[in-house]
Amino acid sequence: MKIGELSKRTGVSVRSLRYYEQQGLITSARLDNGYRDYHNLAVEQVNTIKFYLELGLSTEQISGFLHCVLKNKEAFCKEVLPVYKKKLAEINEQIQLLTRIKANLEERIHFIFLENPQLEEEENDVEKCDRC
Amino acid sequence: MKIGELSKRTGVSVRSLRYYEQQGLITSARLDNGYRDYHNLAVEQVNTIKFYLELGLSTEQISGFLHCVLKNKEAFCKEVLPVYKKKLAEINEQIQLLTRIKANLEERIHFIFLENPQLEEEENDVEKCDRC
DNA sequence: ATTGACCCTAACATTGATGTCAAGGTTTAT
DNA sequence: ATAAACCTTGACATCAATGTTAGGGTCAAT
Repeated sequence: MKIGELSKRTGVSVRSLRYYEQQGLITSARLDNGYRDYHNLAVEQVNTIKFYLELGLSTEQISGFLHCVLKNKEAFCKEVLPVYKKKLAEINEQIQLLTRIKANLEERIHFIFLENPQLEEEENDVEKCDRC
Repeated sequence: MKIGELSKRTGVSVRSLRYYEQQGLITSARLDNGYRDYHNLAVEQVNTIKFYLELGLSTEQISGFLHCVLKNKEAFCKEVLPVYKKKLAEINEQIQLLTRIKANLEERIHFIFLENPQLEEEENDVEKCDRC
């Protein structure tokens, strides 16, 4: 199949498919006219890439184990675990930071309401307010 | 004071101070030789900017209420609340997304250990392991 | 033979705060 | 007078995946 069809079947833009190829995540044969020609398997491969990208991994990280996970069960690819652990640590850090900021914001918002009693009710859904 | 001193006193790089000025967050007088000349108050202003940046707000958002909060208590600046609410909503979304990814990662890591019993103990702190 | 729907490569744009470098002027101390 | 330590503006680089555009080839149907 050509790139347009692969794009439609996976929901990944043509631009991104070419990028994945450039990053070494997928390969393609070429037709006589220079068009890329993909196996049926490419659909699954691209969906796999999509999955790992949604997990927040970079194309570089994915390229480190993609070859293995396409052939084996993920659990049997030793390259996967360290990447997962690293990502998990990053995410925990980010959640911590966001949680701290969130608490700070909430506290400040709370304080604004304390100092502005007239704001109290405006918080509620406007739809429910007859006088608005 | 000149920009180098302001930088030292606030811990904000000279580059960033110029950027803040370009974004309209601070102003400076000029000496005869063209050097920027700051009030003592600038130290507090820059620290205020730093604080809001650490809260995750953009310079554009900060510029929307900085003028007010420098003169009044934050709670009395009506421009602040909507920005805080927007930021809070964004943060909640981010935390949700990260939490979902985290659960996914943890599940997959867990599964890898299930499938690789020999990895079990390597999880612990290497320092504590006599045989390592 | 022309139109429309494909495909190709290459390159620039996006986002936002900051780093860094270039090329040059000023000041201060020696 | 010279070196060191300041200051100036302007511009390019960063990060990463993706969008977009330009300029051009291919193919199918009319």
